[in-house]
Formats: sequence, structure tokens, C-alpha cells
Amino acid sequence: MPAATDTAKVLRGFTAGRHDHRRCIATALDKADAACTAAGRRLTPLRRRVLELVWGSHTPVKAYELLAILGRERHQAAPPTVYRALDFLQEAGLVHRIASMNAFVGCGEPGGGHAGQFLICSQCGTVAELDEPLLSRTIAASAARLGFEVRRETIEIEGLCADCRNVKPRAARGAAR
Amino acid sequence: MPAATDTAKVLRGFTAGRHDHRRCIATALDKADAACTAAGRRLTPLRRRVLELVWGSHTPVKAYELLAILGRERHQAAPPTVYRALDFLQEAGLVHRIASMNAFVGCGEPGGGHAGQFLICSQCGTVAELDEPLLSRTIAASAARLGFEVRRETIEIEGLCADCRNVKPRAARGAAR
DNA sequence: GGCGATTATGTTAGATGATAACATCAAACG
DNA sequence: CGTTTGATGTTATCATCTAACATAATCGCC
Repeated sequence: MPAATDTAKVLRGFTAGRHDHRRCIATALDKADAACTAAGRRLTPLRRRVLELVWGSHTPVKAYELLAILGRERHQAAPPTVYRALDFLQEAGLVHRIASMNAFVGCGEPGGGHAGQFLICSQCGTVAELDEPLLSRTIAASAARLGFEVRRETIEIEGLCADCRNVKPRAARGAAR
Repeated sequence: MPAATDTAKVLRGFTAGRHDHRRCIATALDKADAACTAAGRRLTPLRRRVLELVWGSHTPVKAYELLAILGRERHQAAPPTVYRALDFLQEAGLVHRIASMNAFVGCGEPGGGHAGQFLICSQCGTVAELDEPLLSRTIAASAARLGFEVRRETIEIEGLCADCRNVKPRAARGAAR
């Protein structure tokens, strides 16, 4: 698949339970190492561990869940421990914050200067991440008519995923992580 | 007004400081009365007052700001007082919650089964509410390809409004209340 | 009007989410 | 090395939101 830059992409699909998750965590961590090295950022053990925990869940993770886990494995962990790591990971483009849930997911394509566009299943909680240039363009056009300059997009669509609806997706194309 | 269902609409414009705000609060309250009566819901004095306070601000209001004001005028007001009123107002379609800000704005077109599409100026804080059917359709199409059924859209675009950029909007059309 | 059912509000308490401020520690770098 | 910068520890607090139960107001009905 050539993936013309204008083509809608699925950066992260609804694949819960249908893939080797350990492998996909490992891949994410490798990508993160690479991205940080390239950008001259330090993916410290703590940050790396937090990222691993975020990827460890199929659904968005809450900061205090992370805190609870960290608290068990290192015996010093306070809110700032987690929030600072998450701040770093967000700035590095490695995780996204889902504002409507106060929770965090691993980014399906670190490094890409993409907006965060998410489909969130309200039943099973899994999240798909999209990159739909048409969506961003439509928004930009609307904004432009009002003289508004877009800086950050928060697009979080809640609904039911195919699995929970017991329906087959119309298309199996698109890399599903 | 026929308002072709396919036309982009501005439900609430960037009009801070350029309109008679008292009048626009009054209008909002009138609409709210009508909408509640029509729907058989009770817009009690407390709920009405909260709605009035929400409209009283040009920018999204935080729950605890409302609480502080209420606390001054009735001497019983606890968090649930405010949150319950806000819950009601949201369900009645009279206010929207801006997830990315933990704040609330009055809805520009109560009763309309529209999605929440917002442009938020990060400098002055004012909010425009849009109804762009093309946007919703694009989202619906992306979702459909994955077998996803859309239930609720959270679209919050952060950036700079025309005033703060010192730019004239390209179009003056669309009711900007 | 009276009365039971329903809905709204009061009240207390606490869960969850996030940050400020300062101390300490480790890595980077000349 | 030692200085500088950045990362983490630590304590405290603020902000956001909800549960649970008590009381009061309103509605529907006879």
C-alpha cells in the first residue's frame, strides 16, 4: 500500500484480543527509543516504564492507575512522578491524552506531526487513532472563514466499535498496528 | 429561516465585546424556558440561575466559579448543587461541556440535535460553536469504514481568533448572534 | 385538598485528577 | 573534577467530580 499522504490512515486499530500484544508493546518501545534518540531526548527508565504501562493496556489508562502500579514496584511514587513522565511522553509525541476521559493512550505513529483523532468505544473502551487529512482540512476551512488560526485539534468520537456491535468492518485495509 | 440542513452554520460566534450581552443572555433564557416547556422538563430557579451565570461569561465557565457565585447569593451551595444543575442543562441541550478545559458554555442553538464543534481562542478564551455537517459526515464515513457507530462527537479546536490575530474574518455571513 | 410517588435540593464526605515548590540526585560536558 | 542542567523525590495543596443519604418541593391522582 503506497499510502498517499492524502489518504486516510488508521494509526491504531480496534484490535483488542486479536494480536500479539507483547510484541506490539515491544515495537512501541523500540520506536520510542529511536524517536527519542533522534530528537535528543532522554527516555529514562522511569519514562520508558510508564510508556510500557500505557501500552500495556488496550484501553486508555488513568494517571492514578499508573501511579498505583508504580507504587507497587518502586516504593517511591507520587502524583508528580507519573504526571511528569506523561508530560514528557506527550511532548515527545509518544502518548496522547484523551481529554474526554482524563486518560492516556500510546500514540500509534510517534514522530508524525499528526493531530489526535480518536474513535472510542464506550462499551469495551478500546480506541482507534485516525489520521484523516480531509477532516483536518475541513476544520481548517471552517476556521479560516472566521479568521481563526488552528493550533491544536481535539477530536474524540464516542460510539460503538464493530466488535461490540457484532459487525464486520467494511474495510480490512489500513495498518492496524 | 429554512437553514438548508447541509450548510455550515455558526451557532455562536466570536462576538465578545461587540454585542448587547444582557440581551443575549435574556434571549438564551427565553429559549431555554421554551425548550424545557416543550420537552416537559423543569427549569427550576436554581437551574435557570446557573444557566444565566453560564451565559453571563463570554468564555467557558468552571464549575467552581459558578459555585463561588452561588455561594454568595444563597448561603447553601455545595459542589453537587452546581454539578447537578450542569448535568441537567447538558441533558437538556442548553449548555455544552468543553472537555479540554473542564468548563461549560451556553449552547448557541438549544434543541437542535447538533454535535458540539468548537473553536476556542487560547488567548482571549472566547468560543465559537459550529455546526458543519461536512465535518460530521467525514467523521461518520471514517467511522463506518471501521464498522464504528458514532454516538457523540467531541471536537474542540484550539487556536487564535481573528480579533487576537488582528485579522478580519473572510466571511461575515452566518448568524453570529 | 390530601396523599403517595417522583423529582429536586441539601449536606457530608470522599474519590479522583493535577500542580506548586523546594530538596536531592544523576548525567552531560567542558 | 566540578559546574551546570535536567530528572526525580517529597510534601503539601488545589481543583474537579461523585456517592450516599436526608430533606423538601412538586406532580398526579383520587
